[in-house]
Amino acid sequence: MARSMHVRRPATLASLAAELGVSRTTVSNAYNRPDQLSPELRRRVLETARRLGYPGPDPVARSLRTRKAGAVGLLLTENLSYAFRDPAAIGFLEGLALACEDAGTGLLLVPANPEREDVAAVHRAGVDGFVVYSVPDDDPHLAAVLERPVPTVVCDQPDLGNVDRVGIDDQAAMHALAQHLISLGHRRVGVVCMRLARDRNDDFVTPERQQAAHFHVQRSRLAGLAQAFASVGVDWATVPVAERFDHTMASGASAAAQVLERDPHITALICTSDILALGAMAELQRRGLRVPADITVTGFDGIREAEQAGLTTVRQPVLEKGRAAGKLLLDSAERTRPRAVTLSTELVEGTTAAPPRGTAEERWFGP
Amino acid sequence: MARSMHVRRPATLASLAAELGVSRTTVSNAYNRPDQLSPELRRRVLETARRLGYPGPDPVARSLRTRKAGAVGLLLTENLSYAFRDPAAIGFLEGLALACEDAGTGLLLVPANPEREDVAAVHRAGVDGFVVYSVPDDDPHLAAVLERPVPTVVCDQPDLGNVDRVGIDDQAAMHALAQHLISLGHRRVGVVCMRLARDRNDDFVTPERQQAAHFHVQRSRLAGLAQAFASVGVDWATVPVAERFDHTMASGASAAAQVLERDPHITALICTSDILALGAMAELQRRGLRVPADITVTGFDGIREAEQAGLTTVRQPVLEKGRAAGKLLLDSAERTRPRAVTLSTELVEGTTAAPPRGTAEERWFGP
DNA sequence: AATTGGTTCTGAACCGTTACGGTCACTTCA
DNA sequence: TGAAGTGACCGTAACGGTTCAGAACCAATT
Repeated sequence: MARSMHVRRPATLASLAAELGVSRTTVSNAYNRPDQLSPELRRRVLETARRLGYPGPDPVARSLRTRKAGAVGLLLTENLSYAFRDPAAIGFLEGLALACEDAGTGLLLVPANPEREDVAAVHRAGVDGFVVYSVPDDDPHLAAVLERPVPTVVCDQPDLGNVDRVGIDDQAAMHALAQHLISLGHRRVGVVCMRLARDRNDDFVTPERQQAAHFHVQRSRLAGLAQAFASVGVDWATVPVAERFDHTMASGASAAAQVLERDPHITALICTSDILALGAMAELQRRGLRVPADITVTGFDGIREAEQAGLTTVRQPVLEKGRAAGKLLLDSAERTRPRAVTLSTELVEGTTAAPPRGTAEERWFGP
Repeated sequence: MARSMHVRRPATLASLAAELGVSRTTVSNAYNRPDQLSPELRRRVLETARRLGYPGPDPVARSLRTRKAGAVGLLLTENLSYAFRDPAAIGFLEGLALACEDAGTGLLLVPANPEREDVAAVHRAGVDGFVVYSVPDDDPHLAAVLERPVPTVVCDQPDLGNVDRVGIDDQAAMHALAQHLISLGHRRVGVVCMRLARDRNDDFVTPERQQAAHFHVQRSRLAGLAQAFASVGVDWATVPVAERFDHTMASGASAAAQVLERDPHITALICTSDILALGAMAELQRRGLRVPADITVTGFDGIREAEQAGLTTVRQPVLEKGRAAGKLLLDSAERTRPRAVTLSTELVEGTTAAPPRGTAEERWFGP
């Protein structure tokens, strides 16, 4: 009588079966294998479900039994919200989302606060696999992911041995950009780069720190630069390289200022991302320096904003990167691991790079 | 002996307990309640776990038992990937992500293909709650979400009765914008709006379709316009309103063209989103029309690109909207449901709205 | 009449964990 | 010396499903 007055525990598959006088199997089949029971009974099951307010099989219980979560996890270096501020990250996300929806899979953004070492979120994530996007190679979250017994694809990471990987050849791409500048005549340059490790160092970077950088992407790009310029006789140790923890235009601006203060005579400012480059350009403009007449500026990524600004940069297929990562993860079939996808990049000759002052005339009268 | 030669089923909490000769409870406590067992035993447990390759408690099993998934689901109208293309949606996502990371909660993007009526993804999502962002009020995915026995917050939706809600007063905001145009002297206007229902109708919209629109946001904005203009004697039924299914600049351009073809004498083109407005402006420019000298254009949302273009529009706090939705969902404590948050908007007087041709002179010599 | 095949439904095992309410040995205190 | 308290650990019962090997039944075939 009064039993339904109280909290009334939510209906379950079992209670539904009891109500109907059938087995749990049958109710389960009503939802998952309609061909396994008579249409008539199925109708009764569904109707009774509606009457009892049974919302259908519990997804978590189902996942436990089937060992499928129907979702992949995404681990980012940054705060979750950062991903929606960086155009390159957004592009990656779009590509990954594309792959996910193709497969009908959910995409779980795992809240991994880089400040705290709290790895619990990685442990709590009910997913069938992970995509790890550009985290430092000593990140505890990455370690936690690799301990999980699920397939993983890393993106913009060094070769981890037996993990699938997606990325570009950052070193070669940056080397090509450097060659371009070198052929324009630049020898005295400054560099602005993103964070190289988990600790904040908004300052110049020693060559040691460059080589020991925990962010594979940044390390490779700097290595590409160093190699190219060293090969034309530039002593890389004397090149000012300013690091910034936060990836913002403001960082690019302040880093540019710092580099110029150290060496006002550089003819080119090489930035390891477009965002930093755009910030640097703003600072240069503020100082009354014309780009590229007075100084050359380059970026990396090929985001839309850079294109609009005519930035000379390296375009990388961020969307394709996300999609490739998703596909790799979801095509888990007959995998000959580890697999690696290296996407190609393209040097974009914008309007922010030109021969250094004075060189133009030389070329006028050249051979 | 040879037992470990074979597939070796992955270690579980139980097998670990057996190996150690302790109860499962104790192993569980080693992970979840370190104070419940001696440090010495805990050390042994963890060490044995490492030795056996036990990755820690299975998240899905844990979720089943604790009735907590540690994630919230996000349901969007569009393909998942679309969310990363629309600046307003990105802002919303950023805000939502912010709220999630504050709470240490994951964010699951649910793949709800609007084309197909496949609601399975909603059923499969292991989440503690849902945020529903701007879907048509008759969307089966929305219905599926509401059937799930988890808290839900809808965003940019009509009042659903007993569901938490976040939004703005679209009608009032658009009414204010209309008043602004009216005060400038505009009486003959055209409208470009986003999709009004789940079916594609890239054409003009009848007043009936406007009123029956399934997208609350669009319906409200059109209602605000209709009300404002009707109050100054404009027969709304004669106003050309062009609808576009896809929310792109290209849509805005083609819709603008369609409206102008219908009535070349309109003095203002009102768009229900900035994206559409930017597309419309591109089309107007292509036709050699100057904005605002020859024609006034307005948008809605207040995205960054609109600001750069000097668009006259209504700015709404998209990030705050996302954050509010997340907070509402996650502060499930002592809730006096249903709760509703209505955020405020701001009329942005850009440089794309001016008095209609000829009116300027009148004002020069005005009273 | 026995065999075969097909459909419909069932029983029991299993997925891996945590919540709950203990037990038990060992202090501590009066 | 007995009562009460404390720390460490355990047993059982869920949590809500899916799955697989049959059972029961009936019609058709041999």
